[in-house]
Amino acid sequence: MHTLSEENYLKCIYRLWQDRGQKITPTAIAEWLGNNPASVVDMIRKLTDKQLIIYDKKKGVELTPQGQKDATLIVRRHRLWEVFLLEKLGYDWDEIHDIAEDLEHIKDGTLADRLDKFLGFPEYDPHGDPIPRANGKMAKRHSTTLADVKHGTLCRVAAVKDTTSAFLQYLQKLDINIGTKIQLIEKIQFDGSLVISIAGGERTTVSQKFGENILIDM
Amino acid sequence: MHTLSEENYLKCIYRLWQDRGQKITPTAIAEWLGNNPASVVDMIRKLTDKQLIIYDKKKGVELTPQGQKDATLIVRRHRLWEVFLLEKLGYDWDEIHDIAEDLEHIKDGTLADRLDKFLGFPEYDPHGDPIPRANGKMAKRHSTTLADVKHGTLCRVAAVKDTTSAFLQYLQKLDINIGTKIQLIEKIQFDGSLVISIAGGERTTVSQKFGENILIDM
DNA sequence: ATATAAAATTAGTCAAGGCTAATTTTATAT
DNA sequence: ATATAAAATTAGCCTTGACTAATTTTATAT
Repeated sequence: MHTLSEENYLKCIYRLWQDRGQKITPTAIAEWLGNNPASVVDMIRKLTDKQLIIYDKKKGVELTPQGQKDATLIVRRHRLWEVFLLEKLGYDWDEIHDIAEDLEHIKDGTLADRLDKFLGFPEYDPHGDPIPRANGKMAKRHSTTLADVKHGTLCRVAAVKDTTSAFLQYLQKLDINIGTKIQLIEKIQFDGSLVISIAGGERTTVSQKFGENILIDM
Repeated sequence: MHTLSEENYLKCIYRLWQDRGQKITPTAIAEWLGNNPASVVDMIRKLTDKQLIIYDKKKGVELTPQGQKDATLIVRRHRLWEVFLLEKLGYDWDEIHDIAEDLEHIKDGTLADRLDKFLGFPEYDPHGDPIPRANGKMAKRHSTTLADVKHGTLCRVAAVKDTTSAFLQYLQKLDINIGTKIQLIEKIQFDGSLVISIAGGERTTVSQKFGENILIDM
């Protein structure tokens, strides 16, 4: 079994792998976790010894099959708890992440599966991220962002990339949720700002950064 | 905020205080937690510094008002999670304690209260222990055991003292749950064994130790 | 090709929270 | 009252997982 720290590193590596698909360096991990690179080097050694990752200076850090399996389970637990907190306990969108961050480390053989069943086997968490199934498989991740589509496109908010409460609260203020329809009216050449219409409403301008954090369906 | 270890010590001290009402010594704490007495002495210093306990060689360890408040909240969380695990996730009686042992340490300002509401404000946990209310008050604890009543008495199982799975599984086998009616037919002088009838059924003999761990109403 | 900057690594430190072994204090029994 | 046993305490050590500072390796730009 893994310690809390080991689990956090595993999850971090998993997320960097999913998000960027690029070479995962000690520095990238350190930045993501807010840790010192020296600490990361230590943990890389530890996770390598446990055969959860492989580290090659050229290729960066990669998860072994076991590492992937373990990381997936942590993500599964995290996302299931998020559903629980939102749907059953009535928390807001921006409050659930941090609590799930703790709950995801509760280890019990059948807990995730029971929770999954209790929640009705949800496919996506409240931020639109797919929940890994008990068998490790999971629905496709949305990859197109609002910043990627061309002007005129009408799309549906499928997920968000950023899960900080600053971002989520901004979304609340704009009245954007998973499922909200957004039409991209215009892209400003100068700085990539986006002029959009939310649920058929008035024009609003948002930043490029904002658009890059909204994942969509069409 | 308290560390995991500090919380476990607090809870332990609280339980010893409730259970025995006697002087709480470092040795007693060490035994309960399965730790070395030397470690206990260290933690007593730490909790004293945090003004959660007062330690006096004559009187033993006592909780300060703040210590009581904090310990009560941990117990509240533990018992609420036990209800959740049993009622919502379908765990068995003997499985919930260990998982709740981890869940109780999840700290979020409103989590316990939301869970409480979600569960319908239960008064007792699945082992019959009263759940501290949000205001710190709690229902009376049952104190009469099956070993205390005189022969012939018909009583109702209100709670159990021991929560080890060995004991709880034995109860399952005997088909005893909270609410089960038990009549004490006879007490054996020699060793305190009890001859009982469970839910009006056949006579069964149980040990004195067994009887001391069954708390009853009449 | 080499100077400079960035990244990675090593070495040594620290706090938390355990431990063992040794010692001191307190209780208990004769 | 004193010997013995039990309990409490101290001292010193260990592991985990962080840190800083110093060093080495790797990339990048001229």
